[in-house]
Amino acid sequence: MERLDLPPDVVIRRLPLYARSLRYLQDEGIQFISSHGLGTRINVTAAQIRKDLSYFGEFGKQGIGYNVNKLLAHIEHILGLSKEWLMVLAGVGHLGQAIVRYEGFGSRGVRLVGIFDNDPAKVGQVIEDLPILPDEDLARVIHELGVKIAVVAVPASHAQSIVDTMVAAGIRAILNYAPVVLRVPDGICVRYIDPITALHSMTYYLAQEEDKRRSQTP
Amino acid sequence: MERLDLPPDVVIRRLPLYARSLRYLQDEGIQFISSHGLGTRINVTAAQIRKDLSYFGEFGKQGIGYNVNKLLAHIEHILGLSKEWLMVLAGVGHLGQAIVRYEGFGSRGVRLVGIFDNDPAKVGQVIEDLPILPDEDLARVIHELGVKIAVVAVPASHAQSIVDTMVAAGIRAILNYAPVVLRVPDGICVRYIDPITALHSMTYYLAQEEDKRRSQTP
DNA sequence: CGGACTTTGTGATACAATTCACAACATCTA
DNA sequence: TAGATGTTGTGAATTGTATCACAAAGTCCG
Repeated sequence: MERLDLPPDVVIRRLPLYARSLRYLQDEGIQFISSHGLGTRINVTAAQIRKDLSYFGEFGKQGIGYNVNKLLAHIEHILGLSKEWLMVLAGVGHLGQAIVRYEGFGSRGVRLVGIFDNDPAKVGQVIEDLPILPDEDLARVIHELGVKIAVVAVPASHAQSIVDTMVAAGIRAILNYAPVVLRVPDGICVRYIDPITALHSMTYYLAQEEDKRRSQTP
Repeated sequence: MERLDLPPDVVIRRLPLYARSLRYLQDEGIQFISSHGLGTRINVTAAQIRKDLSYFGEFGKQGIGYNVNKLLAHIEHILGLSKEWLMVLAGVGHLGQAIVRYEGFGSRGVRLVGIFDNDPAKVGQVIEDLPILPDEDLARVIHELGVKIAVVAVPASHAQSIVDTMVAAGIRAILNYAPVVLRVPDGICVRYIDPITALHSMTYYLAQEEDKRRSQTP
């Protein structure tokens, strides 16, 4: 139990997966799970799970495995999900509306407290109890409520400038749906949600299969 | 110019980012770009771009850089975007509808040709010229049209079973929005779009900042 | 033409992540 | 109690990825 070096980001990114799987186990009424059992559920090796967890402490019991409730509580605490983080959304188009309505948000650890759009026709409309506010109010709301997380669902052309505004107002973490790479100061955390890029990386393998198939049946 | 070993998946995942950035450069009317220039735009080192491209050939010119049009054409060809891949969508809730309406899909390399839902009240409705079909038709459509790509936007509880159906019918690549890890046979390519998991990995860093702040101002 | 710049492509090197393998411990059964 | 079985946590080994650094080649300019 040394824990000299801090956990790498790849490990941090896997923790939410472990947490989610543990919640499903909870729902199923399962009380104990081994690293192997958890691993087969999420396509991760048992050794990797144990190694990942070892960055944060010792949570298992030899011969038994992990207590589902306790391990979940530990991981949620590590991930900062014990508190509730406030979140704003910029861009209330089709995608933005789907995000607002997605019950997954707001459920665990994060709460959407403001939604913004620069289209005057949209401002004032209410979605899921949240009134759409104009972009002019964005910085003020972030600052006054101490919001740290922002979701960006504006068109690519507007993304960078709105992100600049957000960061200046105090945002520290950004979930970006716009198809652009954002430039942010050091220390600001950005994650990209990018279905097109994901699709285009899969077509590579489809094309490979086609090629192989064609060369086999001439 | 050896190219003995095939490109690792990390490289394949970066190619669409390069392609996208090159398209923006095209729009700006820029004809040549160096690895360094491209790198600063997408937060990747110049060496990494050159190394990545070297898996596929030599596309640059010393002293000049890369011809934007030509490099883009090369990358799109590598990614299999010269042809058009057919795609189906399962699950036409809020998220599914946002996906159907998102102009990003259908634009480059992929075309949505069928949308499916198991809710009888939705079946028959038309979204963007596509009628919602019942899940019973899913396998037939995939098989008859030779569809290789599927987007999964159904609830977590239905995801695995619909994926099983899809794979049995001939789907080879899956873009999964459901918050579950899918079990698929070897050779099936799966990518996850998972905003909650992304958010929960960011709250870790926010919590770290809070801790540090608190320990500094006692 | 020649020298100062620029940039690519790539072996070599350094760094990072994953997997292996096993001691230490826990439980169960008889 | 003892032997069989199962599981964790973790150094060590392995595998994978990113960076470095430089020869080779092109451009620019007076």
